[in-house]
Amino acid sequence: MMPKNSKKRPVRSKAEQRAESIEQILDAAEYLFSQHGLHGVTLRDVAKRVGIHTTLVHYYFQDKQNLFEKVFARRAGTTSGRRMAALEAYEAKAGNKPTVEGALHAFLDTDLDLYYEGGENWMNYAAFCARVSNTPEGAELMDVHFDPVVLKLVGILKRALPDYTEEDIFWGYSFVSGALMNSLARTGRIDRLSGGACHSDDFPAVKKRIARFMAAGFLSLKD
Amino acid sequence: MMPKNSKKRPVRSKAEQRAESIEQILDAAEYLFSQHGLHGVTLRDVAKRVGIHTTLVHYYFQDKQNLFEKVFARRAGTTSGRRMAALEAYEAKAGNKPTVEGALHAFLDTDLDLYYEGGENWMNYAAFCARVSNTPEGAELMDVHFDPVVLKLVGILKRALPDYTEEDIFWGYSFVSGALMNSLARTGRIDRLSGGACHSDDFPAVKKRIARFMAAGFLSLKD
DNA sequence: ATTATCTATAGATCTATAGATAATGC
DNA sequence: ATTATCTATAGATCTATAGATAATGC
Repeated sequence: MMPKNSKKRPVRSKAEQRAESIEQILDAAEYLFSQHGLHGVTLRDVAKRVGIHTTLVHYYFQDKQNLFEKVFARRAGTTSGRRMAALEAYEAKAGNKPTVEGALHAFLDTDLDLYYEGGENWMNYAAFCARVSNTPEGAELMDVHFDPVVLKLVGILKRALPDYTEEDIFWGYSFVSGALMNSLARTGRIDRLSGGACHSDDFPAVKKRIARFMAAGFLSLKD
Repeated sequence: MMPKNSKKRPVRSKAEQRAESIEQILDAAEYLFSQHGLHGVTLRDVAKRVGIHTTLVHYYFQDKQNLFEKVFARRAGTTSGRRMAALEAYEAKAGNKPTVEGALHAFLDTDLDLYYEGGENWMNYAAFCARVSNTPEGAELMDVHFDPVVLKLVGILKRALPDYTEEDIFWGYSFVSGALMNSLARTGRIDRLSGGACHSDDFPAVKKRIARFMAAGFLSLKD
């Protein structure tokens, strides 16, 4: 008779262990970076949150900057891809009569749904992106990961507003992006300011308003 | 005959020296914090930028957190006061028929003018506030310094939109604030995205569009 | 045999303070 | 006599690496 547990499949394969550790580190870093920024987080903080030793973070991610970029990159493809698909679907549906509001619904609502339905980790990623977006280095990461989908949106907006200048289109997008990022950041300021009438993490409330609001804004820029 | 320079008025009085050092430190810290955030700046960086010794920063500001808050506070009264005055002037002028766009022009244009006409230091302060605004601790500093003027704006918006809910008003303000902060941050993203059609530091271009854009957004939220 | 994880530690900062020096002020 | 500024330094981190140990894999 075989001794207990011998020759048994190990609980986790090495590949599984590796994948699990990496995900846990990324989750912890994502949350901490979203709260304190790149420089406000030490690798010890990250390791402590996971319950592992600091050197393991180095083992998997070499250095902090690289960890930061990996946090950004991990979910960027999903949000970018989803929005791209939504914009393409909208384009196909709208034919040669796209509207600003239609394009913004595809772009914004898709994103808000992803974060809200994705649970805590996705909400953290949203806050991470928001925090990063108005920093000089962060803005460059935005370029790398989000330019294609933003330019896709801009392309549709141009066709919806054929007599608009480039400047009007891009400043309008800048306002949209600022409003979105401010919502994703969930700082709690609106909760306090409104005396409890609004809640930072109420993304459905944002979704209900933002596309319509911004579309009306775009239309107002006509001459 | 008196020896050279004796009994002469010193070049700078102690009070002047003190005031000058404090201003220089605040200017340097303001710029550095705007670029790298609270944790991305060391007191040595600040001292080095001014050309003084690190300990002098401690001498005048005790610790980094206090320096950070002093940077925030130094110009907060001016921007808050100016906008408050502009809102009150608008209220007086508009009587019992205030409009959303009128209130937003008073609130936003006044602020943009202050930064743009104030030169480099004021532009740095704008970027500092923007960077700080979507962090949890930063949002609390916003509460302290800007709640009164924001609530003044909100009061006028409510009278301009008497049938709107609190939620619509505050979410609308949240979008306005996000768009403004994104503009103040001047990350350069819009420059690159637009292929040079727009420039981050072109506040006149923002001023030309933002109040009208946001006012139309507010009006679109009706039911 | 390879990979995941931990121990130990070097070297570089960083914050903050104590105490010395050099100016201004009455 | 007071205040502005600098010198020197303690103590606390932080990043990063070398090397040991403990698992899994063929």
